[in-house]
Parts: sequence; structure tokens; C-alpha cells
Amino acid sequence: MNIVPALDGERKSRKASKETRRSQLIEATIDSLAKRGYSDTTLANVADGAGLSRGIVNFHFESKEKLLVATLQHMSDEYSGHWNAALEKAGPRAADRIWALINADFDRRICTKRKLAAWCAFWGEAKSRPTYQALCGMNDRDYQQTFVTLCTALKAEGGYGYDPEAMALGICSMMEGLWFRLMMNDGLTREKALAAAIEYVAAVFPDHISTSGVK
Amino acid sequence: MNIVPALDGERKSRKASKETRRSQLIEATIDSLAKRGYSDTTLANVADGAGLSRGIVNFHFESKEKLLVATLQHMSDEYSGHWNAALEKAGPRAADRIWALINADFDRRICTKRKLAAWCAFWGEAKSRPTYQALCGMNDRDYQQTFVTLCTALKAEGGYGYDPEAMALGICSMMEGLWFRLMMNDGLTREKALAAAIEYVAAVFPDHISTSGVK
DNA sequence: ATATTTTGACTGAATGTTCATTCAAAATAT
DNA sequence: ATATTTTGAATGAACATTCAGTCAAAATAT
Repeated sequence: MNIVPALDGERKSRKASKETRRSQLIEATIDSLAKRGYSDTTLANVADGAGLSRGIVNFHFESKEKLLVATLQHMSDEYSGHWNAALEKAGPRAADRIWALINADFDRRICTKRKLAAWCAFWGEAKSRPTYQALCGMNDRDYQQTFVTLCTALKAEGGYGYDPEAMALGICSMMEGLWFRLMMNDGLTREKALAAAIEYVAAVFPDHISTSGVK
Repeated sequence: MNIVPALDGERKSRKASKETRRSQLIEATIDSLAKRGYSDTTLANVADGAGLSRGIVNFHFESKEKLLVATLQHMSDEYSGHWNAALEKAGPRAADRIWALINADFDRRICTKRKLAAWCAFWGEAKSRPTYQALCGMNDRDYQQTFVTLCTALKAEGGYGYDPEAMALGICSMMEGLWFRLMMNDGLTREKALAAAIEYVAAVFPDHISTSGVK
């Protein structure tokens, strides 16, 4: 069972730091959510997945509910950290920023089947659990608001006729829907999804964006 | 508890037809999924919601799993029946058909918080349950294929430069995402979602569709 | 340096709860 | 009278949670 030698000082030494154990358990939780879904994820599954004993989750997280909240928090932080970083890297021009956000959403690091499936497991429970809903909703509001600002800027520059609020809502919805379909539909690849998203913004902002990049 | 008098011959006569009982239980299941989510929906909840006794579900459906599959099947049939009917009513012109499909998706009868929440409960479980995935996926494929055909027709008529596959994927994804946000976000109304969807197709097919209707 | 004590992460068997399912009896219909 | 439907208590399986005990490493004493 305990095959790992001394090599991995963090992972299997009897005393790993509390933080290390916590993230180890959070990763195992994501694995289980992705493989088994929300309702079939048990603490036994998580503990087995982490290669630790049965009581371990309650020791580090007090309860199953708190483990799940910590897991969602972790994914949420990672996601919003990622798109905020992409925004920082992009220049100040609105078209560049939109381009960066769209590409960030389909980045290899963020947009894996494993993570999408875990997200979806939480979404399915979110409406009936205020805690999950709050965690999912918080980022979303920021994210959509960012798009409203950018669409407003492009409209001012380019003289498009659209309502920026409606446009931003449409774009954000499309990207969420693409994520969802990536998870559900085995035929769809990250590349195709990204291409569809870009085709759309290129169609909507023809003066600023084309399928091959920002003009 | 049992307040309903004789009035409702279908609902509380001791012998309601098997089919009547089944749909009564299916409706109670949708209620519970919407209120409590998938993982907190129990047979006791469903039976209570229907105003019947605890053992009743197993009598009519054999198992919880079969009740849930029947419920999903019911929602799926209703949904695809609705958009197919909308297509029949619309004329043969591609732009009219797209307009009809989009409006159908946000129709008052289909697009209720209750039903969206129930859909979402199933989506969250679908990736790890082949039966659900098959039921969700079947319609979706038809639906998206319908849009591919329509986008192809518009492209031929209007000389747009888009790839019809990518465009159809984008549109379907957006509508799914809008449904999702309708369920999650209390500030969003059916009317705003519909307006965003229409703005989207109007932007993409400017020669055929405007925000006020088909040209 | 070596031995002893203390610390705190970790284990896994035991416990109690929740829940789907079963079924014998009751109610109702034919 | 017989068949069908409904009830609700009983059953047992699955699961989260608890906790007394184990163990490795750190701290301290000799």
C-alpha cells in the first residue's frame, strides 16, 4: 500500500504540513467529483483516493460539507486568479483584453475535463445550497461586469449598435455553455470550442477582431 | 394534510389510473429536485409532496433510479416536443425558423425556474451516469444539428463568411448558458435572456434578423 | 551523544443516522 | 369474492462522524 519511499517528503511522511494535507484532500475530492459526481462522492472515496485513512477528512476539515466548500473555494480562486492574470498580461486595449479573456477560459490549465466535471457537480447542487451559489455567483458577477466594460469601450470606439449589457451577457453565457458542452459531449474539443467563441466575437466586433487575432 | 376534497377526481380518488399516479409522482419529483437538488431528494420527500404514502414510489416505479429516469425522460420529451412544434408552426424560411426556435426556448411554459432547476440537477449528475447523459445528449444533438442546417441555409442566402458548425455551436451554447444563468442569477429575467439571445443572432445575421424580428 | 518525554498528525473500529426497499395488512374497486 | 392499489412499520445497507489509541518526529533532559 505504502509504496512511496522517502523521496516524496511532502506527500507521505507521517507529518506533512496541515496545508499540504488539505490540498491533497481537495485534489482527491475533485477527482472523485469528476469520476463519480456529487451524490456518489463519499468521504471514504476521498480518503482512499488520497491514500489516507477513513477518519482523515473529519480531522482536517471537520465535516464533509466543509471539505466541499473548501474545494469549491479552491477552484473558484484558481479560476478567477487565472483570468485576472490574463487581463494583467494583456495590454490596455479593449479588443486585446477580450481576446485574452476568451483564450484564458479555454486554457489547457483551466479547462480540463476533470475540472469541468467538478464544476458541473457543484452547479447541480448550487441552486439549493446558498453557500455554493454565493461562491459560484461572486466570480461570475465580476467576470460579466468586466465584459460589460469592454463591450462598452468597443462600442464607443467602433460605433457598434449593440446594447453592451446584452452583448456581455450573451458572450459570458456562450462561454459557460461551451464549457458545459465540452464536459458532456465527447466529440467536442477545447480547440473547437475556442474557435466557436472566437468566431462569435469576430462576427460581433468585425472592426476589432477577426478569427486570426485582434486587428 | 389531506385537504383535497372529492373535487379533484383524478388526484385523490383512491384509484387513479396508473398513468395518473405516475405523472403525479413525476411532478412531485420535479418539485423536489427544484427545491432540494438531486442529492437531497428522497423518496419520502417525493411521496410527501404528492400527498401519498412512503411505499408508493416503489410500487409504481420499482426503484428510485427508475423514477428519476422517467422524470428526465418526461422533461426531455416535453422539451423536444415543444421546439419541434415551434418549428412546424414557423414557415419554411431559415430566418423564421431560427427566430421560432429561440423564442420557443424562452417560452413561459418551458423556461420556468422550477424546470430549469430540475434540469440542472440532472446535468450535475449526467457526466457520471450514462443513462442521464444519453437522455440529455440525444435531444441536444438533434437540436444543434437543426441549427447547423439553418445556419448553412442562411450562409448560402446571405453570403456570410462563418463556419456554420461553429456558429450553431455558439448559438446553442449561448442558449444553454442563458438557461443556466436564469436559474442561478436572480437578477436575470426571461425577457432579458431572450433579448440577449436575439441580439446575438441579429448581430451575426444582420441581413436576415434584427432585434425587432425577421427581415 | 543518548535516552526520555511531549506533541500532534493519523488510524480504523464503533456509533448513530439517513434512506431505499420490502412486505403484511388495510382499503378500495370490480 | 377477488384483484388492485395503498399504507406505514420494519429491515438492512451505506455513510458521516467520533474517539481512544498509535506512531513518528521534535523537544528536552541526562
